[in-house]
Amino acid sequence: MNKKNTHELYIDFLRTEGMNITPERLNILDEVLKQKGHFKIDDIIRKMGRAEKRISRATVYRSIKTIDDAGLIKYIRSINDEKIYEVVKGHHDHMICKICGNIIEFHDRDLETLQDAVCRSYDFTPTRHTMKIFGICAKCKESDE
Amino acid sequence: MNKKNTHELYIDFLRTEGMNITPERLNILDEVLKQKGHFKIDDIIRKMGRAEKRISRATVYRSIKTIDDAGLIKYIRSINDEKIYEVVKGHHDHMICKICGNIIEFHDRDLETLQDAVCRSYDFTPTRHTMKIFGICAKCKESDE
DNA sequence: CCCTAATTGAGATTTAATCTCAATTATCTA
DNA sequence: TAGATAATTGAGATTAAATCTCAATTAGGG
Repeated sequence: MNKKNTHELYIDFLRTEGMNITPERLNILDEVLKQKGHFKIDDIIRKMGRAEKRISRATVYRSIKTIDDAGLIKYIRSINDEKIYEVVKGHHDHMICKICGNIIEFHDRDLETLQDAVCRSYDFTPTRHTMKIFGICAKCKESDE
Repeated sequence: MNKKNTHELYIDFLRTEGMNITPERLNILDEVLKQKGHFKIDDIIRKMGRAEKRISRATVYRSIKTIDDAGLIKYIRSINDEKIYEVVKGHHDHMICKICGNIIEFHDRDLETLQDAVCRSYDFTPTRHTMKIFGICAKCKESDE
């Protein structure tokens, strides 16, 4: 299963960076990987605060940062000062409905290819990107009249 | 000149929303429009705090929000909890160098066309979008060896 | 098993952003 | 144009996410 693999990636990252492998870090990663879709750091803080061996807020923030640095999660956007993250699975972009707030994930290979071409024309070497299209989703559009 | 027009857009927006036209709002808009490129709210707060008729922090935040709602500026990203905005002129996207932090503005018509097509396939009506490509710029790449 | 450096927890601190509310001001109406 | 009324402002208090502090604990190398 995918979790095993992500675990190893994380442990490799920690080793490479000369950081220790601690139960706190691994437990926080486990909790993060349990999140379906988008999550807030506070979700994790509350869960870890209740766990058998409770983990402090500061440690959660610190670990989330290393998980982010390792490229295993990514920041999506803030909704009134609450940062929304998601577990990185396959790469995809977002359409965000400004009426219902729903987030539609999509991926289009042609778009990616074209982006790379544009980057080349600027002599810019891309490593990752985010694209957010704001608008009105099909559901909200039909319930509008 | 463009400023006149933006002024009118803003005043129309305020009227439409049933808000009053106040000297504070107009002065803050003027200051915002003076910003070349990207700016932080704190830049505006400091300027207005020193102006002849000083304007409070709360009012700056409140006005910036209306200017944003009017679509005259847009939020780019946060750099350690400082939100970066920019005056909306022509639409463009960003390449952000993760070494020097430099932001390259670009625009590609084919990319926009393709985005619209993807939206249609999801029955999503786009109103605006942001695209940020992270990577390494030409300058940093050459000074890397 | 010991040593040293890294990490953790708990609470204090920081700071952008928001809120409160009395005083002021813009806009509408007659 | 004055007077009524609702919106707005200023100053400082408040909120809350994120970071920091530092003594106590723990991981990892030898």
